[in-house]
Amino acid sequence: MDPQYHPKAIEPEVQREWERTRAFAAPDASPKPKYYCVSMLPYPSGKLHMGHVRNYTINDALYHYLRMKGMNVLMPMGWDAFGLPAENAAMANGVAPAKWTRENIAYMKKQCQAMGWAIDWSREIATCDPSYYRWNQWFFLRLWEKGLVYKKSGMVNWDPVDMTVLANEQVIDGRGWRTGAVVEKREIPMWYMRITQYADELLDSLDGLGWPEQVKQMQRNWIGRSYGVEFVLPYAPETAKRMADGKRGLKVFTTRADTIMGITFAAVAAEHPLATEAAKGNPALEAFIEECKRGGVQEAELATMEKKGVPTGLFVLHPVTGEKVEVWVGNYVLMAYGEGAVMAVPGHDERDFAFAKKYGLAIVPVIDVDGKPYSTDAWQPWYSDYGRNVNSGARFPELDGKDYPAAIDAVVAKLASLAVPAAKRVQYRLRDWGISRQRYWGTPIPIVQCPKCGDVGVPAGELPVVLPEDLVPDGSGSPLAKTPSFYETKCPKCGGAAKRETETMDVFVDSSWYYMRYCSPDAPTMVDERAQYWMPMDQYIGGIEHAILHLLYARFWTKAMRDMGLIRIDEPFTNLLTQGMVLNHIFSRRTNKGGIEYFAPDELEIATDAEGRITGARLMADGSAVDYEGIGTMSKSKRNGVDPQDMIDRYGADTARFYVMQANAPTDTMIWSDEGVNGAFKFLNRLWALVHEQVSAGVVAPFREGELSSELRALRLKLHRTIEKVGDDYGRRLQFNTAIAAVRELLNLQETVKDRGPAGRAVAQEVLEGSVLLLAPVVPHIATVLWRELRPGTRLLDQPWPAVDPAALVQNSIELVVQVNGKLRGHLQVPAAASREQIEAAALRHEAVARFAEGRTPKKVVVVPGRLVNVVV
RNA sequence: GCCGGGAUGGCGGAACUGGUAGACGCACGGGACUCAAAAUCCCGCGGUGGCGACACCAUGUGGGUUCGAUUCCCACUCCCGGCACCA
Repeated sequence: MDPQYHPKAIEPEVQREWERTRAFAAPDASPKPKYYCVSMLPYPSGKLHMGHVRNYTINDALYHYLRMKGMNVLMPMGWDAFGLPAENAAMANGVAPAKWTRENIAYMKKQCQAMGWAIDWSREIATCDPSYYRWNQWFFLRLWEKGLVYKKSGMVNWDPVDMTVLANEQVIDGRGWRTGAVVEKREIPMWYMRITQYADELLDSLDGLGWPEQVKQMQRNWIGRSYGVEFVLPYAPETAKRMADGKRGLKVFTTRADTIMGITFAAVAAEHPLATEAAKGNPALEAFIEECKRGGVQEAELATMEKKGVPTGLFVLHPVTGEKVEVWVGNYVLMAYGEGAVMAVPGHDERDFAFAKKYGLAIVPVIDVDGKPYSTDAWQPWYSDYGRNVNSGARFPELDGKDYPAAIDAVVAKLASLAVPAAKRVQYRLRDWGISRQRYWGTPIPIVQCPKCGDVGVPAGELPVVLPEDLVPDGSGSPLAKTPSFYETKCPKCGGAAKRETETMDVFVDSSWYYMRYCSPDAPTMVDERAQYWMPMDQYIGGIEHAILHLLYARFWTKAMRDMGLIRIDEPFTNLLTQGMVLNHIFSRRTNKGGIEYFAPDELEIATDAEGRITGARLMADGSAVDYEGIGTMSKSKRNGVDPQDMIDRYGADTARFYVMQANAPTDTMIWSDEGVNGAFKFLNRLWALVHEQVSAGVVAPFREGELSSELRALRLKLHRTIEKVGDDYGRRLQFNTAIAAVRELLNLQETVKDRGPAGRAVAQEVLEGSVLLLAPVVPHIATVLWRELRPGTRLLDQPWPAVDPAALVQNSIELVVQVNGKLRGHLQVPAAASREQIEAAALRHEAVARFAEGRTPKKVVVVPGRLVNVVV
């Protein structure tokens, strides 16, 4: 055995052996219980980053542990290969997105293999392959048939200079990122998936999932179910004449129908049909509507905007009193929620209050909250609290005195008696999923637009609609729309000349079901029985940034597949682990021109104060001063990323893996530390040296339990306790840092034992074998080689998880903590079988108890078995 | 504004169900080995007082429950994340 640890020599050798034996190919049937664990598939941006290393190493450690525990484990890998960055890279370098993407995949796959992750590569998929995205198209058409896909006009960001649609992230401060032109909102026809049809199920079945509470709560808020009442505010006679829309009035939705007697005006969104009608011949209103429509689609800014509005001159009637109520256009009313129209009750709604104040409209309080005095001078938060109805007026006196639920029922009944359409209704914040993207590098939407037949689906036999791969976007609209060979086609229905849809699907479509395709990557159908075997996924691992959209779309997609009979599960991901981000220090300085220049930590000499805190740095090249900016996400622009390849080259994959796993819990944010990496490397060297020392001293004979010294018995006790703890940490807690710490404790203790006799060496062998097995999930390369040395002729991958020896856990005497009044005062050695009374007696005789009781008589003695005894005086 | 999570040494963190606060590691200080350095090994390392045995203080702040609180309860401060005019 080599006395030195040489990761660069052993890692490729071990990896070749894994590849040769197809060590990580998972069979699609097995007498063992299945376990399916997946990491969110990476975007092939060029090379792996530390976030990937962390993500896949967590997954990998879990893989190895559960495999050792006797399960049939599958860990696949794929590539989220469509998307905007490929188009941007194409524009920058003039390379086709397909070529760029495929080269990145090839390079990153090599890196994954160099990291030694136990991936079943026979199941690899890339979402840009026609063999994958054809099923996006096929399923899209099935959804369309079932009414779960539909087309309607939607709002997009439009760059008027490039004449192109912009993604939200391409809009910076309301301007296009390339042109700097003020972005407009524009309505164009888009395809939607009716995710709202599943809103209730998506919300209700969250409860049973083994997901972080935080993520479940984020999804609950996103779906945003609220219970309310919809009703019609009848048009006033002259408005009814003008509208002529066949409707009786203005439909509104409210969660506060109890405040109906406080209505003093109504408000509609700028896009509401009533607003459009009212704007005819009303230049002021027309201008205001235009103003509302301008600007990006970003809603966050809207919240802080001042409430503004313009009266329409149109009137509705209060459904109970019949009084005329003016309709305004308000910039705070959202077209996309409810009916795009609201009853306004300034007395009990903060927005309506602000609006009424601004335009001098009446404020009428109709709810009494615990008798608190109401004043219209300024809004108080409790004005919107629930309470009892008051001031309900002569037409509805029976409403007075009712509380919220009773008032709602009374209002619905009253409206019914007045023949006003009204009903209780559930409303969701969730909106349908717009999947159309006016981009090139994505799944083509399989629709043909025929001048005679309208939108016609591409017949299943003609799928996939293949995306041409040789196009290079130039930023001015999608290249597909400029490629007649792609869009010129014949109508599948009538055979006449027709035009293909040139839009592509949102990349979230690709990631909504890839984890099912892994199960049967070669199937001639979307999925087959193999998906039935592996799904639902037992453990999903990925970034918290996907807490809402990806995870919600994937859940929706699964339910839609279920309802189409393709899969028999309700939820795709039984357990979810959201890993923390990887951060690093950021160094920068102002340039003469007033810009900011960033520096990579490895080109700096970092200065610290007496306590080791970073105060600043100097550029190694010229010694000039650089400022310390603090800590932030690893990013290219801030130049604070650490390249996993450098780690592999300098220390080997095992060190990189060990470092990211031992630093902290997987869900915590991790701050990068070069010293920490070095510490990890040192540990692996030490482990190697310990095994080398053991192995080079020759073969050991088995020991006999009864003949061990107390020191060796203590070491075995520690070993078997560590086996218990590490298994619990890996399997139940998914907390690898404490598992690693426990093994370090074990080895620290082992090194204090100097017994080199046959018994000492035999126990050392047991401890080293155990340690190697316990660490194998984290550092499989070094563990493979060390195992070979410890147990020649056997293979690490065939070893089960070590068993706990109950005999090793037996103790003759145990140490208890002695407390007086809850304060630690001493320790006490008692026989393991000592009774409560014996422990109490021994504690009372203890010297520390006598000293701290200071003559006072013990009132009470608390004994916590196996832990402590507390004397209360 | 609403919802969720958090705050423990110089630093990352541990303490899982109310039971020895600071495991394990990093950094730092001292020593051994060496011509020297690196590597390695040994010792120390929350604060205050004391030569020392030891004592007191200490888990963001203030209170409470308990024999006993980092852990539970109440109030507050700050930090992070999500949503954000959702009627």
